[in-house]
Amino acid sequence: MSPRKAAALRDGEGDRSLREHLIAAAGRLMARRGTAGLTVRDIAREAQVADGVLYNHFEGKEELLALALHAHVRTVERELGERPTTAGSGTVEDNLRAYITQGLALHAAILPSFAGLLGRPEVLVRFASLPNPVAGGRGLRADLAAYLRAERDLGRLAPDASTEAAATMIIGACHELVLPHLLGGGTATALEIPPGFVDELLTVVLRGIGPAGTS
Amino acid sequence: MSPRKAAALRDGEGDRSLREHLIAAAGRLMARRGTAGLTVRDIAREAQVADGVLYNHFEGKEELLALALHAHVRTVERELGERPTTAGSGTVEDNLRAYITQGLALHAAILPSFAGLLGRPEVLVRFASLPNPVAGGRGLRADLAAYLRAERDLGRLAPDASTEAAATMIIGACHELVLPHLLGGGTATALEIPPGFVDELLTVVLRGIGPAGTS
DNA sequence: TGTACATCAGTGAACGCGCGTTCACTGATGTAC
DNA sequence: TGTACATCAGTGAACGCGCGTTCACTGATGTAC
Repeated sequence: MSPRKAAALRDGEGDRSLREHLIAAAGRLMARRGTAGLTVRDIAREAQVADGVLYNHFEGKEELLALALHAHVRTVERELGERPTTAGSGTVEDNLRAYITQGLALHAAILPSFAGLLGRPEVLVRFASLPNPVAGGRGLRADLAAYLRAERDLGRLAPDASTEAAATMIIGACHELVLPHLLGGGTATALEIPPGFVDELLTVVLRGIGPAGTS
Repeated sequence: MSPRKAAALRDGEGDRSLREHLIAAAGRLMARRGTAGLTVRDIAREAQVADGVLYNHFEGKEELLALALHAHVRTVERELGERPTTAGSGTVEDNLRAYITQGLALHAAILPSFAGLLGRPEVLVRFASLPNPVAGGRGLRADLAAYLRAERDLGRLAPDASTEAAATMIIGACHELVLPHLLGGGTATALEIPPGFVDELLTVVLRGIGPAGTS
């Protein structure tokens, strides 16, 4: 009842299923060079496995890509570590700075993977049907909005602060800073944020939603 | 010295060169269904012209796509009409509202065209080498930043207002609002911004960079 | 004015390549006796 | 314990399609005489 085993799984690698092995391999490729021009043969070579074997475990390339994208995002998030989930601790400014740092790093790591897939709605629909892999299923923007709402309820932000709008602008700014990096010819240059720029963002936001009379 | 003429240009259509005719046809397709899965045959059919003729006028598909994308963006911008270029007129709030409205419309019209091209750095590099077709070559973000700086110098914004950061956040919010529309399965649903959301954005920004004691 | 020829952009069938996918075959493992 | 057979995931060559691109041919126009 346990027939031939893939060569790649025989030596070491433990007893991960070939299905997971393929997802991990595809995810690794996404992390390394994005999804542009990613072929099933590339994935099979990365996984050190025969070309056709993916069709024993997935409907086709689309399903594998959607699952690999999901796994990649989850991996990136795990590597980024903790976000300040508890409102009220530390200063709002520092907490927001952490959100921005995370947002920049997350998008910088993820966008190249989305880039090659934006032209394939089928994959995106599949991906969207999976639970959101960021912030426990809520997504970074929603997570930030919830955090801001909690801080407002604690009195550390203005009582009429537009938390949704602020969250959109902060995450949007992260996109805006990462996007040119993507448009300017791929993974060539490293992401460089002008020094002090994050502080400027924070100043605008905190004046915009902070308690009355804040700097 | 004037040999055979393309059938499509013979009846009507005036004397536009076939080169421009092809760019226009490709741009029309981009506007209609984005760049995902756009083939040279699609373009030839849209232009009512033989498959191979594009190679008499362009290096190849990449050059044509870059030029068509450029033309498409220029067309969209022309259709959107004027932006408030003169600081000091009207109210800052109304002017910013106009920028946001324009930003949303521009990105909604343009993003589907970029989507299918993000995985083709060669086209993006070519496009980037052309003059920026928005706001007289400055791009919308830079244009907004210049506008904010001018208003600040006129005393209608706080003297220490972080205009660059504010511009990034406003344009970023536009991206953030348009992006889900793209990720959620293409051109299916119309872009819908929650009512009052733009006003919330404006409130946060104006408190953040407005003159002391505003609103 | 009329006829023969040269030019060259336009035409579209054909080429070749790369891709996603299929399927006849392999061979390690479990079962029967 | 040892041998023959059945099972079925893995293998990778081969298939077929769609794409970007090429190129021998067409035919409208300009030129020569």
